[in-house]
Amino acid sequence: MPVHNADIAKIFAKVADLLEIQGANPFRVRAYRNAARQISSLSRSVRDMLEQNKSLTDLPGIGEDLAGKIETIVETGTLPLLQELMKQSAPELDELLRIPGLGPKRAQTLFKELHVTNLVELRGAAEKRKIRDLHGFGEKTEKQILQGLEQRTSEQRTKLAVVEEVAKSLTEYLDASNATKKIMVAGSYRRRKETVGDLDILVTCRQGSQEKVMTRFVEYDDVEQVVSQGKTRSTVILRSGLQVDLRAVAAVSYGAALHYFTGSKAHNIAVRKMGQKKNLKINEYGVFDNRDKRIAGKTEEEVYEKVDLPYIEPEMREDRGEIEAAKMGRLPQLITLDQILGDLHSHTKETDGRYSLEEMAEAAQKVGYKYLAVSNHSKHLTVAKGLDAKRLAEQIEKIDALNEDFEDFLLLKAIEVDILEDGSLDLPDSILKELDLTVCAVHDKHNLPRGKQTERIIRAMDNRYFNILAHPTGRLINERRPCAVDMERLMDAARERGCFMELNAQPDRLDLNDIYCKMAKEMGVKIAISTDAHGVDDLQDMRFGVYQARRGWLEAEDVLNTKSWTELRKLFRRDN
DNA sequence: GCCGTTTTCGGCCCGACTGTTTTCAGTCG
Repeated sequence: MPVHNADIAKIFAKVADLLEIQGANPFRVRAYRNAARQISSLSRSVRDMLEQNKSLTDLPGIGEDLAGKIETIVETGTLPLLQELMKQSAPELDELLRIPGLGPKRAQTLFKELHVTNLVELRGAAEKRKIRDLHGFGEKTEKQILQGLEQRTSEQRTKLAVVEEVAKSLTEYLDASNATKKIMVAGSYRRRKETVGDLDILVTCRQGSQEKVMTRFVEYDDVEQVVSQGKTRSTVILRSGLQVDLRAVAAVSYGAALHYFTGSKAHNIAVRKMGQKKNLKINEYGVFDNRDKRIAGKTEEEVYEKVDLPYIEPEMREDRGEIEAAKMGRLPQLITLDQILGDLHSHTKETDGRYSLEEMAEAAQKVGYKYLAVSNHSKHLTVAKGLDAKRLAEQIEKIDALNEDFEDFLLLKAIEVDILEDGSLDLPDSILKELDLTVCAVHDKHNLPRGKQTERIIRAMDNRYFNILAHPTGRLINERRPCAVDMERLMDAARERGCFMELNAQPDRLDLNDIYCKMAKEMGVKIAISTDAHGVDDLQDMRFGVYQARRGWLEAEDVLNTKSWTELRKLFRRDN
């Protein structure tokens, strides 16, 4: 069983939790946590790096010791230190930290005083009212723990598209009071992460109305529970279970606060450290010199300027090399929605779409596109009434006829063709060659072992009519895990053969993810950002794809559908 | 445990809110 970056990160994160509970040096704990984060956001596999004799200590936050531990994990799949820690305390003790209100200190107390070693025992202790008598605990804390245990089952991060609607209603509600001046949603929402843990809203208020805004906030219709309410910060939980934090700051601090609350935490720490070196203190109120005088804070640009950095787009603020890139003046010009010229994956009601060819074409023109690829399913996908060669030929004819009448717009003749288990495509070359492009997809046997799944797709790429690999991992966020595939091998194979990867923009998919997008860019594989629209409204999902692409550092030149059809056509021909 | 253009030792980001205290520890972001 090969060890992946995620496995290593998981082990380090657990080591950090258990060490922290045991009261270890907090900086040692931080080192493990840092390493876990670094490794999970790496766009290459550590295992491959070791195989190629690349030095792991070049990675930020990885020194001699951790590099050695990583090697151990890659070789044995486990880490003696973790086994030891699990023996010393309890294997599942770290679970306690997931309960709101419980941190390392209290977990330690619960373990020592009540011999609580997991969540089941925690519930038992709370129900028997044993916790309230512990030093530092009380009745309220005990109740909070029970509540936390209840909510735990439904704990999941919320998809960006869902949060977008919540954010819109809530900010409109706050805005309607006229007590606020600026309202901005910060946090991972602003960084456009595919899922959001909680919503961070930042406001500046009119003179003297700060408390009024806080009160209005906690009285919002959708609020189920008020977790805390203060003059500058309040936290509520909505009926959906989503937590929302509201922070109020003065206008002079707005930029600093926006930077601070947009995060990511790791990015902020990196920026603050740069400030420290210049004898500056950076917090949510501004940038302060050594006499504690505020020298910046109104805008984010000011904050960056004080540490000699250019403005860094929120989507990049993950401490994944953006600070280094900024220092060297090498920040990418991230792709924007208005650079998208068309959509390379869509369906009509001929298979499982909801609208006709004509309606989809009209909708695409309304968006301002120059082209729309109609890529209905192929016959193997019977549930979707997939096309056989004959029906596809008819669709081709119909598209040719429609194209006669368009001005400055084209329907592209395409197919979302199934990649069969043996790696062949679901339709014969004789019909595929009549198309402008193919979008090729795995729709069954998601559970093949990694090697076989990878081989299957690479074999499909060997077909000269293979253009774009649709939703490459097949994951559905919060619902279906990604297929086991060796993405680096797929990317290599794609580049060698002149194939491309899709970034499926459906908010449930966003497949490729941000890290794989960055990997594609680094490996020289171009990406199609496609909505996979099954209806006219779905064309609007393009923005989610662009967000994800920006998180993966993609620029216009990395993305197929920023190019004209004349350019694209050459890229899709693999004849020579 | 990591890191280094004042350091190979001695630093390591910072503030708000709650509940349990009796001046503050713990948690959270």
